[in-house]
Amino acid sequence: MTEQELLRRESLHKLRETGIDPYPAEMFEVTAFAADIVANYREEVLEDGTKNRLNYQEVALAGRIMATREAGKAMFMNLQDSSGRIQLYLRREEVSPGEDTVLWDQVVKKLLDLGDYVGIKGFAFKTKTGEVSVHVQEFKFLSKSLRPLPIVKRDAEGNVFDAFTDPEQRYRMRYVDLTVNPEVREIFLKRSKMIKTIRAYLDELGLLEVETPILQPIHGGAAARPFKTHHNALDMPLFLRIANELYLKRLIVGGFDGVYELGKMFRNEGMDRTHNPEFSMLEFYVAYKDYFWLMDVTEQMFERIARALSADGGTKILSGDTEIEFAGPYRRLTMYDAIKEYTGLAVETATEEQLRAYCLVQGIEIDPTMGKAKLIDEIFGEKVEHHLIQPTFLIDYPVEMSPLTKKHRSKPGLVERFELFVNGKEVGNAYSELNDPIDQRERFKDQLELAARGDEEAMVMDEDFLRALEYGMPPTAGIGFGIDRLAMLFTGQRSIQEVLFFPQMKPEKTV
RNA sequence: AGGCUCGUAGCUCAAUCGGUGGCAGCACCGGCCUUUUAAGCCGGGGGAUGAGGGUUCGAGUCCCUCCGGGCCUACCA
Repeated sequence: MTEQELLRRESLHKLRETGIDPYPAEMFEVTAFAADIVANYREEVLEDGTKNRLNYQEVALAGRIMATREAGKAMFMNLQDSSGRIQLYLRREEVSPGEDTVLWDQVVKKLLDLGDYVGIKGFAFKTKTGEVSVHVQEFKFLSKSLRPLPIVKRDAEGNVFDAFTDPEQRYRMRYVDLTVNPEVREIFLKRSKMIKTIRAYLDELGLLEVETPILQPIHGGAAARPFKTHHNALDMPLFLRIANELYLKRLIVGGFDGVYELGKMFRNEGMDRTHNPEFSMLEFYVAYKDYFWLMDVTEQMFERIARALSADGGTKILSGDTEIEFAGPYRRLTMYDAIKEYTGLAVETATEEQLRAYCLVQGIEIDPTMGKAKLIDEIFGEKVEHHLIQPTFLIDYPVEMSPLTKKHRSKPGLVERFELFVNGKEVGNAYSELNDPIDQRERFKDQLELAARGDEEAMVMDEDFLRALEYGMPPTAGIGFGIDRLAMLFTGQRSIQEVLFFPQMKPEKTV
């Protein structure tokens, strides 16, 4: 244990000896929050110059002590609660009236440490420097902190001192990060608000929020390596879901007009700035709609999120150095037109060989198993994707890449699919869902062939899903959004770890 | 998985070419101060430099292995 930890444990014992319970059981009734008092405290100056305090004259606050400034027989502290910080003012003669000054000299000045939770009662006032503060009349320990917090300081100009910045420590001890870094807290508040906005919007559309299995006997609906586990009682393998698409469609078959699920997906793949092994997805499926309808809905949903999260209620969000306009309509660009625009290449009429030659010249990595559709996808990823900064619907993909998507109503060889790109990254993927069971079986067979050729991403046949389609699924539009990536986008973060409370990490040696 | 890079006190950081780890700031301990706010002033303590090995008269610094992090690449709808 470090010197400071030993001292705090000593303080703990002394508190108990003094008859103070450092961890009292009874509730402390909070009647006010720091930020509210700071924002709303009012006083008037009378004609004779004296001040009349108008509100917050009997308040009870609770939180952590984040700074103390002793000034002789008076003392200032900063109290941090869930709303923010406020200055406290204490005087010896009030804490320890009369001869017995133990409470002041020993308890408040010595045994109280930064990070301790306290409850205080008192009244709001303004100091002579004009800072709204609480004059403390009663003081109570609520919980003793036994480790020194890496408290971050800021001066009047906003300069930060002693920042707590080491990402490893911040992620491993997110509780500390959240305590000392208010901007981190702000990111997660925004994330929560974003999800709340999404739910409210989908509920308004009349969709039903549902839950589908996370443990699945067949991992379908996407192309990714799953986490595998084992059920003991049934003695069978189970997979953590990589997607929930096929289950949500089964619910559409079952007669729900619209369903959505917000939940975790699990993919046993590499980790980087935009990938965490478990991540959150929103998927929703609506009967009798098509992908054009989904584009309109997406625009409206994103505009709402932007209004909810932007500082001014507007539709623009600053992500890094780029201002992104979320008010619709967004540009709608076919995949072929997009490639033509950014490369001059006419992929529509090009042969597989010509595409292969182009990739070779451009230094785009390819391998012999790739068909035309895959080559187009590679060219797009390499040459186009990073240009799509403002929200753009990329529409109409080659059929080979989209085994669950309905064939295009008028363009042979394509499917009714779009992906939404913002800030150079894909954030959503949508289809007019394939509901022809015969076609779907053929597509699965094509996937099996791809798998046989060595494509590890190929989807597996799901006979029960086909059976469901054979019973009949209405025409349906469906879309999936990566919630974490949306959170990154709307909070301007570069790393997925900054929008996950507890990103995946290797274990520590010792704690 | 590969490449690069980082790991020094509770936090943020110094340490020349390999030459005794810093009166460093904050935090901590003792003292002073009845309106301070990165409070201030006086005094003080705190480190097996991520772990292990090697080279050297001498290693925080160079080499190797391991652990953990970051960035990039690969993988990944």
